[in-house]
Amino acid sequence: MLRMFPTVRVSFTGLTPDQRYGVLLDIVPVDNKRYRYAYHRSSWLVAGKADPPAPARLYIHPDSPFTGEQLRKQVVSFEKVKLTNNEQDKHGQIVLNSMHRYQPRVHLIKWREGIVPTTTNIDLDSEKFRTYIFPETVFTAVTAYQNQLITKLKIDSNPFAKGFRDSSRLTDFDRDP
Amino acid sequence: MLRMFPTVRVSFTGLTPDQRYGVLLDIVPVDNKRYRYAYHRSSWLVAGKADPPAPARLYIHPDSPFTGEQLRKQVVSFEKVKLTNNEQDKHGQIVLNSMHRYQPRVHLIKWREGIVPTTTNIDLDSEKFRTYIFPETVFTAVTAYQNQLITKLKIDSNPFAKGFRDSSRLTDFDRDP
DNA sequence: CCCTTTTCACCTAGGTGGTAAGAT
DNA sequence: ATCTTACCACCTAGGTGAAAAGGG
Repeated sequence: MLRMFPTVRVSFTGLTPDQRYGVLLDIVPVDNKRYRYAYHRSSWLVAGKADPPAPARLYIHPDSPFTGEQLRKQVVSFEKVKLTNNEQDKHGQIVLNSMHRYQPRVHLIKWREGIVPTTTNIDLDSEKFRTYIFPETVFTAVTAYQNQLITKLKIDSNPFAKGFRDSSRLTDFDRDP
Repeated sequence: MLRMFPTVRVSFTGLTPDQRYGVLLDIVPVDNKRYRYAYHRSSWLVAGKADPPAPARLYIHPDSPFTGEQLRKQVVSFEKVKLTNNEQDKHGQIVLNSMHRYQPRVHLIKWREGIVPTTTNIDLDSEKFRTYIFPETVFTAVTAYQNQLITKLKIDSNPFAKGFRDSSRLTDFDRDP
């Protein structure tokens, strides 16, 4: 039950100001492989065929619906989306397999009044959708960091990890009285 | 910018299971008077004419819309509604005058798809509404408690005031080493 | 004099990576 | 051997009344 960090953030231009839109996020497998990390060469290696994926869940940005006007002015930030490796998850979190590679996707839909979009009532192929994919957001899911640069990035950038930053990590011996 | 405590909590019966409803709260003046507290007799006294009230703001329960089915099963709790005495408030909080008496009201509406209810677009006299008033919830707004029983009720009941409960209020002298 | 605002220690609630223990 | 889970200290974020300071 972890948040996704860094956070997916998107902005939009060219929308109809008074149209209402939903902004959704899902995460799909990049390939059919499982990976392992080779420490001695600091790189990911293919380690076999993928485990069967859980059905992709749609995360509806909680501030949806947005008007086109709102989306022109503000960045939509998915900081609260939560990930889990628990296939039985009952909290609507996005279910991923550890040691597999994933692509986040952002979907923009025309808001259908009276229908709260869910994984089962949305037709992703409908023309009501636009799907945006940024290949630079591909990531490998893990239960423990394999790469110290990732750990450093998170500690340096995530406010909740402030306690692990260098200047806070003095030992008692290092501290002034 | 304070929460309302104790919290207004309501439950419903007899609704249409698949109809969607909004549950709203507002707070209206009980009378046209201002009050002061007489410590020596432990009671409120009329202290003149009321100050002009700010327009009553509607607080839409953030889990709205609910289905009739949901409202049959769960209690709706207004724990997050916030009160202020700042007439210029820009955060949509409910604006009250200190030392005045108020009646909370709960409104049930048929959810009109595509219209997020606000103070200005809702006609409180429309037949789409039902308004529920519980006279036992009348209260007097203050900036500082006038009555030690109120202070005790809040400290004993509000989880955030746990630090002021008797067993936690030992002095250093009373503590074990 | 009476009421309001500000600041504070002390809570709830929950997001961090480290570490040790557990699982396969 | 490799990956996962449970627990921990340490944070962010924000809700409490007490007490002191502010204001008309």
